Amino acid sequence: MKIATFNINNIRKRLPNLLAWLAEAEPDVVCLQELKTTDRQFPSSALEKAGYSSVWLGQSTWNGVAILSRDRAPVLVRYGLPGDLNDRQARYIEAAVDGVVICSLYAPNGNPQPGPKFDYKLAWNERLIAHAAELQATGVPVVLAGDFNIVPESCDVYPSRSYADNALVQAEPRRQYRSLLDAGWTDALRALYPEETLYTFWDYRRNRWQRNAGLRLDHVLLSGSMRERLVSGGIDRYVRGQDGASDHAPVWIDINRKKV
DNA sequence: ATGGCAGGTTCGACCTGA
Repeated sequence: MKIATFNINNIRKRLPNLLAWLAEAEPDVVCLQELKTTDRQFPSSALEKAGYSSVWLGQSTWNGVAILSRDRAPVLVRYGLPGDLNDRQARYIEAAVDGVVICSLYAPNGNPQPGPKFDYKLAWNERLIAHAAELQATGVPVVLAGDFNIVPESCDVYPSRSYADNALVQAEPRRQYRSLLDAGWTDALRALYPEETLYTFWDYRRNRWQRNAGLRLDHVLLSGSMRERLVSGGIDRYVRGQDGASDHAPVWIDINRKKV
């Protein structure tokens, strides 16, 4: 069962790129972020034609998350991250596919820091940590996938000082990410490639793709019962180099259908 | 220290993203 996450950065603008990658990569499940489209404008019929059923949570202009599933429809579990009824930003959706709970998340960027946006980032991450603990406690297999907007360690950003003041690399969000790992979640790509340089995002500006000046922001976390089912994984870097590409590349894992 | 790219909306000078 191949599960992928892809910050698409506007699904309508990049629909041809998305469809080409789906045809090439043939993932079974896809978590999408930054749809940047309203619910009404989500291209569900084009995705159906490509063989994927979807659940989505859209928002005008910003944010937006979705879960796609091939052959079988994803069963919606929840819209939105619990813990703040006043939070209207479309950053979280949860669905069940083939006995696995799939969470597609788009965590706040948090820039500039310090400031209200950084405060929102930290508060949102705390809600994620609390909800992840509840999911973990059920014992159900869970995959938390998406754009966490956190560079976990200094090896996950190209050598540079340009990001030193950036919200993505600050100690507090890094502690929050590490607390998820300490609570039993497995960073799938880092587990598969402990020593490799892994980037999933390259800014459009300053030739950062051409220079491979990247960051690792998109992560796939596995609950305890999923860890032993992990077979392989990777980053489809080539997608970032194509015409009209998102500034993120897809990240994917392959897991055994049944418990080993 | 700044701005660089890409796209959005308030249709054109702003904003966000990371």
